[in-house]
Amino acid sequence: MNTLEIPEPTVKRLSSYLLVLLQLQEQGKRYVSSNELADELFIESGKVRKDFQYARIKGRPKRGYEVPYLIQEIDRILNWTGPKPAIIIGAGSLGTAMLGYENFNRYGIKFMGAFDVDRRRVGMDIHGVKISHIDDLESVVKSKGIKIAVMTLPGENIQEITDRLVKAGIKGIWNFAPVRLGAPEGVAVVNAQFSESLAVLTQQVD
Amino acid sequence: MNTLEIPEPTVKRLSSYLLVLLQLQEQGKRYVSSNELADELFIESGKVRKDFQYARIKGRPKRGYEVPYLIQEIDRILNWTGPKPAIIIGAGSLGTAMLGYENFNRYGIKFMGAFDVDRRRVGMDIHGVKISHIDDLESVVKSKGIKIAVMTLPGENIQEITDRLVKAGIKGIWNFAPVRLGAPEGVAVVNAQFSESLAVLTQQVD
DNA sequence: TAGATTGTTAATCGATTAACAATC
DNA sequence: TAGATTGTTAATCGATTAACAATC
Repeated sequence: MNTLEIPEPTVKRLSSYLLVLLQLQEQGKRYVSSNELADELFIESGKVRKDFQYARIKGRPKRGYEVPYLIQEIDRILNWTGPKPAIIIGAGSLGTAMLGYENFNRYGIKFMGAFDVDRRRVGMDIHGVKISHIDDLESVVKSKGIKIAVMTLPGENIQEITDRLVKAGIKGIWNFAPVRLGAPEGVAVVNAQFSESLAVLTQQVD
Repeated sequence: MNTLEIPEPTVKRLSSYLLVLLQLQEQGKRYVSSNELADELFIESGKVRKDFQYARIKGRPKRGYEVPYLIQEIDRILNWTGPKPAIIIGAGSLGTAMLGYENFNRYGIKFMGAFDVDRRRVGMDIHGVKISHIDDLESVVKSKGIKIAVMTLPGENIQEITDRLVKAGIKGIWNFAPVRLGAPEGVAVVNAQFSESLAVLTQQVD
């Protein structure tokens, strides 16, 4: 019971608790109960306590959980203590939107570079980030020690680019391209296809 | 065993199979085996067959599954047979990116309207969709019989707008705002916070 | 036929839920 | 103390996996 192995659904909920906690902190709230958190997320309080058990987060009977401590622990578990440098591959409309999405700084990443195959976009500055050509990928990743890449290309060559990223030292890939990616052991891939998420919705409507 | 109840992970994978199948169809492939599909998605072939069992999709021993039939069945299950009218709430950078994301037509929805709180955006035309003020939400939803809404507002008032959407007749909400939403029985909500997805990645890196 | 592939059953695994003992 | 809330154990549920029988 030393290797902290947190279930994926729990990891996702931890991030959701954090968003609520940041609001509570602004309101100056010191303690929060599992019941209050549960209500915000439309889940049961037992699930909150179970999640905190997995995360080894402790509360106090009758008082609840201390807000600043909770925030600190969740940040630590998610590696959100300070934004880590990241790059984005594909500076189309989605990539552009992501470069302008300020919340990412709070979610542990900060874009230090963006790449595109289209030479017309190269040299442009989007929200303070310079667009480079995809050929310069390796040099930037290596020189800046970047570990996280976000894929916002429409498709095509995705697996080839992934292989290059991995070779250059990338350890985590967040993939929005409409193709599921694979990567070798030791490299984390989170596939975030809009199609999957939308399928769950449309399947239930009508 | 009449009420087709398909597990959510299976629904998500069905959409991923479809993306692969559309490519195979372009290549003129007639049949595909569970093994071939599994390899594309980095999963096991047994899982593919189990998914097809849930979906009541039939194949032929030794031949595999017929590609056009598979596409047709998955489209039917996901309600992707023809694009359904949808609206988008929040015409910021993410909303704009989504309005320009052409794949959605293939994923069962088509944006017929967009709304924003910022009056400076009202009247603008983004990728052929006119931006209306959020106050006109009800009239558009009701007059066009729209059932699906996508939330791309940065936060604030989200739950209030949700209640209005539901009252106006919306049956499915795809929520990108950094707040989990709840809705009454009969209204589907799919929460798609970037924070949750990203948390799974960053937790594993470093 | 032999062999490849589907289809299905049963075993396993892991997350959720229920219930209540422990604590302040 | 009484009562509220945490913390934990055990039961349940549901998805995945393994294995193999059925089929062409």
